[in-house]
Amino acid sequence: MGRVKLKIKRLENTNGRQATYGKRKHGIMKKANELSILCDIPIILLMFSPTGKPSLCKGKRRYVSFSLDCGDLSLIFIFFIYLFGFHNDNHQLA
Amino acid sequence: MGRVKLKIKRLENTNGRQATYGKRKHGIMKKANELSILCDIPIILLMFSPTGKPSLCKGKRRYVSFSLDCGDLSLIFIFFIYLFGFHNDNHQLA
DNA sequence: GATCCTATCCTTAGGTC
DNA sequence: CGACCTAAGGATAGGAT
Repeated sequence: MGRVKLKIKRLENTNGRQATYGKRKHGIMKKANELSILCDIPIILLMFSPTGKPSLCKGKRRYVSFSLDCGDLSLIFIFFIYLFGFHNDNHQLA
Repeated sequence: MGRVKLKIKRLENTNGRQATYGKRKHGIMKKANELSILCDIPIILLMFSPTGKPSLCKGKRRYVSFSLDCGDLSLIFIFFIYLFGFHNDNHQLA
């Protein structure tokens, strides 16, 4: 997309990495929100910028109803996520 | 996109929700992987299907170097994520 | 990093298996 | 849920602010 097709490999130019990060971060967060709303599902997206700045995106739906499987590590995962109750709404942390 | 533009609100049709989930899940996971590689950053994406099936997507980069901020909850977040060391590589859990 | 702009490539709704 | 197909709306590279 865009003017030129990018090869999916590490962008060696530092400025290019940061510029692309800013654009794609916006895009993927939008996708996460849309998916959460359209399908009415919980979703969590955490990423770090090339400079280390964290961004967190939560879907609108907070609770999950799924078949209990004690071996499923994602249970622990989602548990901690909501235990600590991030309050930001799809904005950057700190 | 697609043949018709969707309004971003809960799809009331159950089959529609599941079909859209399958398609968009594929798309957002691809985006997450591309972003991780292009910008060389850690990224975590967790979501649940409308039926409750969890999917986890991790970027290729595992470690973060960022300015330490003890008040940043995401530190705890990323800590647990890697402490439990999910082994799947962008495939569905369970 | 955020925002604006445009050309160009990409994702995806709807339908079928 | 996944895969395949097509038309049409969406995301985004590059450049500038």
